[in-house]
Amino acid sequence: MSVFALVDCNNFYASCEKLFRPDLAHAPVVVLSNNDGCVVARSREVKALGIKMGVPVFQLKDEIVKHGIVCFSSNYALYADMSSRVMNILEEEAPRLEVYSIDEAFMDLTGVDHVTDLLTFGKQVKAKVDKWTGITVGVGIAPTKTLAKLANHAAKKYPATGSVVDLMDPNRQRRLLALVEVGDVWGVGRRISEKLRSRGINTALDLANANPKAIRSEFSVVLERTVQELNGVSCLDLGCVRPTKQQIICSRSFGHRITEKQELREAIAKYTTRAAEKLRGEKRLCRVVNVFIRTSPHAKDEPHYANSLSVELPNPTDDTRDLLEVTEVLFRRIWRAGFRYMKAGVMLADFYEHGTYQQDLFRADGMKANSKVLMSVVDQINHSGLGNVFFASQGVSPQWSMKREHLSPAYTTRWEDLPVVK
DNA sequence: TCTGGGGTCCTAGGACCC
DNA sequence: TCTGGGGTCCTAGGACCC
Repeated sequence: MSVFALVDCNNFYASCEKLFRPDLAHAPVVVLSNNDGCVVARSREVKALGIKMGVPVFQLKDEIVKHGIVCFSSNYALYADMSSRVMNILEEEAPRLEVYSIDEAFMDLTGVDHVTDLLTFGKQVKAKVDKWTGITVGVGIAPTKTLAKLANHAAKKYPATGSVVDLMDPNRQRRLLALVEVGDVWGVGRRISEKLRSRGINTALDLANANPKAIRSEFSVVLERTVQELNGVSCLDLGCVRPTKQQIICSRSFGHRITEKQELREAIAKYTTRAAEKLRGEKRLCRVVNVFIRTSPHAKDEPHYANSLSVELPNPTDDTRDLLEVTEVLFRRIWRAGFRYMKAGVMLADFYEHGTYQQDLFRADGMKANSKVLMSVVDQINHSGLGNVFFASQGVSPQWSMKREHLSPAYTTRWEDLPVVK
């Protein structure tokens, strides 16, 4: 029988910020989304205050003052670095690991129970991550990924578990399932849980007891798999090797509304450049390029406009210059004056490996001269931390860039920001 | 005034083919 | 009255995840 463990970092972003601010060890801390828009992470103290995930920060003004909540802008360089430290430890502990998101991973523990008791093993992993990184994790162990998620959920919810739950025993599984609302099951979102409830399926146990075939015809093959997994039948295997991306999206909401064509144009150029970097990081070429722009869907009293346009290139490319030419044309075609734009983005899709695509018959080789060399030099300089090389169309000091008023230092990734112990 | 960003998978339906 | 059958490919959109 397979054995999966789900290891998940507690309040990850908030915990990362606290690590370097011992003075805030017991303070309520939130981390905000881009543009300091809404709450994306909450420390234990903030959760206890009943503040919900995703709340716009302007609605919390009073509570921030009242409870002395400390706000941080998101510092992805810090979180990504801490994440890789945690994942490296987990990788040493298990033969196979799937890094599922920045703060959680599935481990394959099949066979481990011949050597150690699973609960003991889970506690060892937790202790090691805690000692080496200062990040606390919860561990859920079960015969399927969906049950491992649920075990992890229980590990967090019930302090008596010591944050590690072994859910291999079927009787224990049933007892827990009866206590969990159906909407808390992995793969059951708001829409589906509403529909399930209208059919009298309220708990995870109700869902586990449903007829899989009926679920498939009324809902989907995805939910049918969930039913199987809740019954201990593993349908979802570990995705150890990161699948190559199918698409790359770069989009941001702006620090303030944009009305000038030139400003929006610069933003598009900037996103194009970032998307092209990601594409080269994947070692892929892309053939389809899409640009979109939109006004705020929340604004009640002003005209709305949203549009997007795609194009298929004659030859796949990863050259920033090619992509900039294309997104510029697409942008000009969807731009309309007289709106207050909130967001824009660039999407790349239809990827190819180098040398495996059909060349356009009428353009012997679309490649620009020295493309490969120039792009790799640009990427190297920009990754070195020494400075930035960029394309003129991005503008020199953009007004539209993100609002990040509460950004913490790059403690772990920039020499000048290294914390000093006095 | 102020509401994130980046992904995946699946399905239905239309276009098109013989 | 009555208007084929079976397939492929593509796209848009819905639902989910963190």
